[in-house]
Amino acid sequence: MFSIGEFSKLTQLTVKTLRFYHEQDILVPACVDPDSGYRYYDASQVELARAITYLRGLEFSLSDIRELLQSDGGDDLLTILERQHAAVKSRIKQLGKAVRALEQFILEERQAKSMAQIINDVQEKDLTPLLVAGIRIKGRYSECGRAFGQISRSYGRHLCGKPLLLHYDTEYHEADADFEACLPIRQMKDVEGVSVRELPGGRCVSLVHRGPYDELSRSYARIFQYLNDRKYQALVPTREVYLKGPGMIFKGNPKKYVTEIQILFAPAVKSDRR
Amino acid sequence: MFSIGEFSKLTQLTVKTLRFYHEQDILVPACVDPDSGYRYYDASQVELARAITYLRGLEFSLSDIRELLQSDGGDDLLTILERQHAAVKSRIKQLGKAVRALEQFILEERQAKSMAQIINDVQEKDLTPLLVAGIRIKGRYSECGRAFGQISRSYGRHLCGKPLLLHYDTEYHEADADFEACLPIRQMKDVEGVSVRELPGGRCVSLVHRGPYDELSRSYARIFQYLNDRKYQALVPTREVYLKGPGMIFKGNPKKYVTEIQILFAPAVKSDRR
DNA sequence: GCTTGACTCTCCCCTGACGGGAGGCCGTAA
DNA sequence: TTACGGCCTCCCGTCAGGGGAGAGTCAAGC
Repeated sequence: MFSIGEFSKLTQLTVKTLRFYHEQDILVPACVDPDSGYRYYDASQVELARAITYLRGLEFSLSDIRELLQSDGGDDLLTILERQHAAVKSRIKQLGKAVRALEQFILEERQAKSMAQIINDVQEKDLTPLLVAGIRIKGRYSECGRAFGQISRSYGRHLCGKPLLLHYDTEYHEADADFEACLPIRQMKDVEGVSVRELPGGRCVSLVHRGPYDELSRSYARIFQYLNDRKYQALVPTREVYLKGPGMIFKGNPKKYVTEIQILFAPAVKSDRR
Repeated sequence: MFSIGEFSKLTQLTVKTLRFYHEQDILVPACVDPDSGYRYYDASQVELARAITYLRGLEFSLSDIRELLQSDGGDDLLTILERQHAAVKSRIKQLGKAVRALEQFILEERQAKSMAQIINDVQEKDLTPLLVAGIRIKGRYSECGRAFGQISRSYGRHLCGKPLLLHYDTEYHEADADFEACLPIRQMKDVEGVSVRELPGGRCVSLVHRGPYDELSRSYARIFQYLNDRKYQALVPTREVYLKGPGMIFKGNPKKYVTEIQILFAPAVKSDRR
């Protein structure tokens, strides 16, 4: 006979757990001193405790375990096993989805972070063509949130990149701007009111802007300065890629927003043909 | 502004959940009528609710979500995401182990069940060689439980079949029986006090016995009758395979025990050579 | 203005599988 | 005699809500 403490060491179950299993009629001590209330377990119960631990490892609930231990190993055993198997598998499936979504999320965050660390200067680079779903709006910029929301609801898991805005205006308009909210997608799929197409690639100048959106004009000034110096001719629409901003989920801190301005250009006209 | 019921329909969150989120400072209504205590939500909170639902789908706890929503999307965001990713993955791994164990368990139960349904008569069949780990005992049969326990603890996941007993006696011994408890294993592995070897295959007579062990003698009588009728010569050790019995986990009901008696034999001497 | 029915409020208890701790009993060693 | 260790019961807390009681509120129909 073992006291509860000794039995606890033998079975790796805590004293609390043993008392709880007693209360739940799952592992009843072989004898209980009627005076002191002390629980005493015998050797055969070590095996039983091991079985319970094993079944807990199979993710059975205590009430299932009670049922299993009292069952005579008949047909119901197989039924219970299969039910449990299905339940655990579906839970795994659910968690698997979460893991994949988390991985995607982490990937994007890492990208945004590495983007945010690169140089803070005007650069030339080549853009590859990009398949996007877009909604064109004439009005206020504040309406773009609604457009991004609509696209992301329509395309869900087909989304594959950071949101961007195409600006068709050549000057700044407050109330009557002409712009298009776009999200990169993996697959063609037609949705009412959404334009799906491939944005052209090509040579562009790019500047990564760090800070709130109302300071964007400074970065625009720098990038146009660069274009003018080289007599490059900016093509509309210009693009703003929101590497880090108020996403679907987090508002974030405007000081930490990271936006990339991309302007495709035609090379200088006169001497570039050689 | 939406009442809590309307907002509940918009967000697919129950009223109870919304009140709970309010209490937890996770989704605070835009305004609360100071007289009636009624909660009123505005349109922007639909997005927030959607974000919370999404994060719940990623298996974040509510306190993590509160932290995430209040964070400014800085470095800690990536840390929290990675922590969560690791946690969910390890949970999946754990559940995966449970699923595999359950599958093995179900397989064995199915086998036992189909075995139990086949004919209840003496049969001849061929046995294939079988790798086993065994402990030989001279004493009482009641000691075999301990031996099975020891083997299964030593070989754990290498086990791959039903327990069996080899009887080296040619008559029945009560107190001084000579027998060996064996468990089929997948892999050679030496353990002190355990004999690992391949049991030979060959032609045998087999009889499936249904019922408690103290009725085994009736089945033995039938199988030896069969052997004698054909002048087959029984080889020792004879085998008892416990298709369904008091396992590591369930005691089960002795009336439902299923045991297969296997006796390898040498064919009759005189006429069988043709 | 009144009633009715639908809606909402707060408050309390319930889940599962324990963990933490308070306060008390018992036996033994210093 | 006191201290200590082991054991007991009882109560509360976890997490993310669910269920229900009893009371107050809102809007529509009469």
